[in-house]
Amino acid sequence: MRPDVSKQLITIGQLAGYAGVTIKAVRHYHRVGLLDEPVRDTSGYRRYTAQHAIALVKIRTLADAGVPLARVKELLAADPQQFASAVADIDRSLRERAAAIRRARTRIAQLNAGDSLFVSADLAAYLGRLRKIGVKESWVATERDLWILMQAVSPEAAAGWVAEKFAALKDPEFRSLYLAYLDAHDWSPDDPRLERLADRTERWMLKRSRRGKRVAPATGVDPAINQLIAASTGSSPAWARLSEIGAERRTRSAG
Amino acid sequence: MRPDVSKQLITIGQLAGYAGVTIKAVRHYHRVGLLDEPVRDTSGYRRYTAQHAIALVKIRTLADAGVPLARVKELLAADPQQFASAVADIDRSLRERAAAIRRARTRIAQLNAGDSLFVSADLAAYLGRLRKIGVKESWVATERDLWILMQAVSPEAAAGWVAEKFAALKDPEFRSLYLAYLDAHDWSPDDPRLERLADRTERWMLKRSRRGKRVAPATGVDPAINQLIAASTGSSPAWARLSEIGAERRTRSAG
DNA sequence: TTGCTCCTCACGTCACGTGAGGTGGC
DNA sequence: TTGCTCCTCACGTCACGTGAGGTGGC
Repeated sequence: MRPDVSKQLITIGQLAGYAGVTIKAVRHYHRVGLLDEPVRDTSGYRRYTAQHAIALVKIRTLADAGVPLARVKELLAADPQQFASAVADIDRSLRERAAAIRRARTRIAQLNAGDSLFVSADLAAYLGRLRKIGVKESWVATERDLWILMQAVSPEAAAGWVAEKFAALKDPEFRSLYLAYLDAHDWSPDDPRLERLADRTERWMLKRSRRGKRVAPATGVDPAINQLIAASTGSSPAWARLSEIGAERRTRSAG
Repeated sequence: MRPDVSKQLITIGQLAGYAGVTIKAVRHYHRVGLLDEPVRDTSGYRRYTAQHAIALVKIRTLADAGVPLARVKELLAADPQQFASAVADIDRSLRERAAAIRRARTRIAQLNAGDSLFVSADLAAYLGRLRKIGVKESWVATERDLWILMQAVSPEAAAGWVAEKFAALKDPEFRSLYLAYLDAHDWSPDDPRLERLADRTERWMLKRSRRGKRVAPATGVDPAINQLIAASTGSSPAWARLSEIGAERRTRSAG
């Protein structure tokens, strides 16, 4: 026979203090049926037993582990096997949360460090390469924006094209052509250099297609992508002219 | 001059997909003024730029690090110094959250393992000692409940008393007396063994007080504590009798 | 008497989610 | 025509917190 210590009671404040929670939280647990309502004293005050303290610590332990209160309620009524398997699940989710925190830490550390946070690792490497070969920062930013939109529209395709263009940059003639195109952006559409640039481009494309490689993303893949490309082309009279010259030559060679 | 790629727009679904959030979340960020409303197309659909994608990724990076959206809004408008110091704060809080997760993991692991979760480490050690010297499980549970209530009522005092009682258990005579008291709980109040137990108790207390040690928690410390002790005493006629005998002797020796 | 603890509503908050009812492009 | 994406309300959810207005023991 145990002496009836359980009839000796503590107040809601003492209970809350013991478990490290607020009084409001304790009352909330009563409302949702998580913690039994204790007896009341003559003033209407709740009076708790050690059993309540134990139950409350249990509730908080589960809640602190991220278990929703509705699930906590189920678990308090579960048999030992169910409970043990739930504990294993909870531990898994805690490990996952720890991993998410590690990821969050590396990401906030990148907030001050360029584009790497906003684009894929492959794209960041590609943009870095552009800077290295002397592309102006404003152009790099434009490429970044273009690729972000492509990635948003068609993630798999964009990833493939980044890889292709990254690889093409190893070819010195492609690098040279690429830089020349950027220069040409602000030329007049009558500039005679445009014809020579078109010639160089044609030669390079011929050589490349003989090696069985694609020159640019296949047209018709995604209308949104084509629009993006057209928008780039249309952003400069000189580029528009280059595009025309290219189309004319293709028509001639096909006809 | 940058070609105006920024006029090429993506839908809310594509934007959300790029940033890994839901469409509802994006609309929520518009409502609370976190993310600029973009232009609308002829159907009234929102059309986003790469800048929106970058802003959204930034928002999510901060939000995923546990920063409240109201604070995210402030940070997007903060100068670089404020921002950098905020990032340091955020990292600190993330480390703290990682520590909280580690604590949660050790605590849920204890859910299946006895009392250690519900009582202080000192008390758990004390209860373990009781089991070792042969105290019945039901009595150990009673002590645990009593100490939980004491701890709730007066944490510092309870911690001190546990330490004292733990130390006293090293004294073989105290251990023997303790076990005898538990036996005596169910004796008749007329049992002649009660007088002999009272004698032994008196001798032990005398010896102990000569060594300048306290015998029990000082009375009058906290009325709630005294109530707890009285409740234990009152839970058994034999214990009540022992308490009476003790009081009589003290009166005699004082008179 | 004063301060402290407790009581019960009712409503607020945070970050979205749910669902109704509807429109527009392929 | 059908399915898909998008639109705007309005209300719901989760785990409490805030605050009003009041009572009871030292």
